[in-house]
Amino acid sequence: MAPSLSPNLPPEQQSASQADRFTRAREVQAVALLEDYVEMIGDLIAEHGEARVADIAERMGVAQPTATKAIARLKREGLATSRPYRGVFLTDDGAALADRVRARHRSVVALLIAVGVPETTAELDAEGIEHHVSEGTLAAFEAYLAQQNRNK
Amino acid sequence: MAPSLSPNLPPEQQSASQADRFTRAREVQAVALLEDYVEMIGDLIAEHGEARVADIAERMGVAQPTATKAIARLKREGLATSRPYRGVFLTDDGAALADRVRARHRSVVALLIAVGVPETTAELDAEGIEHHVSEGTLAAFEAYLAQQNRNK
DNA sequence: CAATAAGTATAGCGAAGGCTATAAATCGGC
DNA sequence: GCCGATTTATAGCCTTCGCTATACTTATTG
Ligand SMILES: [Mn+2]
Ligand SMILES: [Mn+2]
Ligand SMILES: [Mn+2]
Ligand SMILES: [Mn+2]
Repeated sequence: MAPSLSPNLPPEQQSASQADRFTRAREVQAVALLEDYVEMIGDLIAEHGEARVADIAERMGVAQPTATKAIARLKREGLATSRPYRGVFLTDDGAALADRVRARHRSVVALLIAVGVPETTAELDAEGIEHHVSEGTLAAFEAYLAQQNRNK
Repeated sequence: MAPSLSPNLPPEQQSASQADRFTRAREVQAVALLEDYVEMIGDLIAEHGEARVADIAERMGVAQPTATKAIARLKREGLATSRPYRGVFLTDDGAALADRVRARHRSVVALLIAVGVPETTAELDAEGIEHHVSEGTLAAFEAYLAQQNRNK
């Protein structure tokens, strides 16, 4: 059952209960790891033409079997393919997700810097923040950045 | 072993490796749940004078045994106390954490609204974002908000 | 004050996401 | 083409955080 939001209000004004907000944060968390892997695998393919398990593990900062298991989940969810002892590839869905995630990542970093966060800190915090930035928030970030560019 | 940052640079300019950033995001995640419970238990005590397991579970949007288990972890980590069939209480450490987390939560919501995110969306996204906002980012948020108040 | 209702704890399960140790496959150099 | 080095897979373990079902304790009410 979907979380019940306040009825009789236009969607923009519906306020979610505190439980709904926590539930949403948990759901986001469940896909955050997939997002990071997919974005990063896309980077590796762009840079090296391929994504090897060892490189994936190193970039994620995890042990190699941990990466192997995550890749198994990516395959299970239709985001990647791989054959034993060969590299990892993104499906069309995986590549599309990677592009969206990468764009959102960049917008989050840019917005943090725009409001005065030091660049290194922005890059550090963005890695976690990005996954919780909804479409609506992302749109607001981009509008803000566009406005700021106009005014400079 | 701590993540190795680039040496020979002043701290503000040290840029973490991608693996370091992912590792940090995972570490944040490990404490996010504790932060949410502690903040929310503080709210319940302030509102009702006590925090019962059933109310905690309801506000978190989880089953009652799930809340009981989380409370066990809070106790293990020295953030809360409780006696069987009695309410849950925060230790001094727990109460201090709750206050910090609550203040950060409010600043995150305020910043999102300040850059144009609709209020309901801001409240929804903040529940996840807040945990990844470091001290440095929080300071920048508060400076930005103070500046904006001055200019209005 | 006994019976019922409500609240809490416990048992037991599963999925995720970590890890180390080790087996198996592939790759490169000779 | 073989052999050692590298890479990948597999096995087995742990912790956290969900869940349901059920037992037990406390509170309420007739
Ligand atoms: Mn990320
Ligand atoms: Mn990212
Ligand atoms: Mn939160
Ligand atoms: Mn919060």
